[in-house]
Amino acid sequence: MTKILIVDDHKLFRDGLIGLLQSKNYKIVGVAENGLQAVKLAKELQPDVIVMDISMPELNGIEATRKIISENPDTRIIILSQYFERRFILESLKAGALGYVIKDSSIETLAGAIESVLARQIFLSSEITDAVIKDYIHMATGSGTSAYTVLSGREREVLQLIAEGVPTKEIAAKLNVSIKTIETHRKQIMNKLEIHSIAELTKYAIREGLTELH
Amino acid sequence: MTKILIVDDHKLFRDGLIGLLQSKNYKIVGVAENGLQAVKLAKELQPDVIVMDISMPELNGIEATRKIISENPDTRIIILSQYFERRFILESLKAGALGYVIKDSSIETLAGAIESVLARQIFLSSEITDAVIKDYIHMATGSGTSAYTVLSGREREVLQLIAEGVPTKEIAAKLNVSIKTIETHRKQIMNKLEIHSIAELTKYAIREGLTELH
DNA sequence: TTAATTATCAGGTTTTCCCTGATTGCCTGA
DNA sequence: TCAGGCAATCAGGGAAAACCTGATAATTAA
Repeated sequence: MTKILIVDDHKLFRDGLIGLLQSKNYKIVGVAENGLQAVKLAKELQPDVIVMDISMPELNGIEATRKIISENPDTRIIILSQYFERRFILESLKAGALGYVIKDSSIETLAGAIESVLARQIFLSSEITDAVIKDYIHMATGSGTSAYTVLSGREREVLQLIAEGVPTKEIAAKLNVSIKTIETHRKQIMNKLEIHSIAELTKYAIREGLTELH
Repeated sequence: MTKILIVDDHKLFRDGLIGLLQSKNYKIVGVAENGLQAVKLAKELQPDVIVMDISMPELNGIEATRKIISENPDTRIIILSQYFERRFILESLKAGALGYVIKDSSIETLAGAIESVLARQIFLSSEITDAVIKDYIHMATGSGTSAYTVLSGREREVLQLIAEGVPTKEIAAKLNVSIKTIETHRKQIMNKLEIHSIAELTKYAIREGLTELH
């Protein structure tokens, strides 16, 4: 029977998951509530598969994955994530995770992920596959997708001002160019990021560290 | 058998919870993945207890609670929260929720909460009780200028959608009112908060927990 | 040395914003 | 009970901004 270690910082989620996985005939050999515990238990229990949340106190899922894989290269790790965060997907895979499943999935999807990784196959939630493919195409220089690789310097500058709530005409004045130029930059930024609202653009900028959440 | 409605935007969490609650002999009569659905299903299914996540797209758990209680005063609502989000506790109770349980609880705690609210007793996770007391004292001295004191319910609802990047006309369509109404709300929100850009409004909404940084 | 990208801009259309109102209904304090 | 305030809804119309379709140097990458 496949031995599984569950890592998540919310007990209610952990316990729910235990029930779901047991109903699929998996054996839960242990649970951890943060990355440090996960590293320790992975060594002690030698599970076949680790199902790990990404955001946790102490040590997050990605760093924990990195450590566990370096110590136990044979362990298969599936990252569970709340978000469709492209950046995290790449980082998870680079850290050595074989699966990346969003929390809004069915237990069947998760079971499918477990079977895949047991066969040493990478498994990604279908919802995020196209985002990954797009990134893959864009990855000519192989350094991932952040504001610093897809956007030009000028575009980042403009994005930051947009995300700070500066109106277009003031951005133009500040940068000594015409409003039309800023409009074009904004459009170009939106096209590149596939984001089409100021609100989402602002959130992106915060995540990328281009602006602060005051 | 006690009829329960589950509201959470993550399928894996919903399904895990269903298993746990069924094992405690509760009957799950429905599930919703956002606040709007919850309001609709609460009316249709008339559950005894609603177990509701706090942060969701479309309509968050607190606003949903407010609506549901105003339409079905007999429904008992338990708010599930990821963290010790203090400012949400009071708002949840004011909105009419009887229970407030953090996600890092055991199923026994949740079952205890359900039994409490069925008896019309307020239930709070023990972990947060002291935080509540502190807030209570703080509130008594009267200071707080949060989204929940200056903005009306409708305004918060509109603000959340704005901060999620939904364009004005779509907000109008979603809420079944005219564009002009949403424009007036937006203006009113901006006046009250003295914020005059979508970007800053988005940051405000994130800080106040009306939307997430996805 | 081509081809692609960057940074800049214009004209014209469409859409949204914004200002000034206005109505209805509810609640509250005098 | 009744005036006044607030909440929620909406309209007209001008100003402003966004959006679409181009375009052109200048730089950079292939």
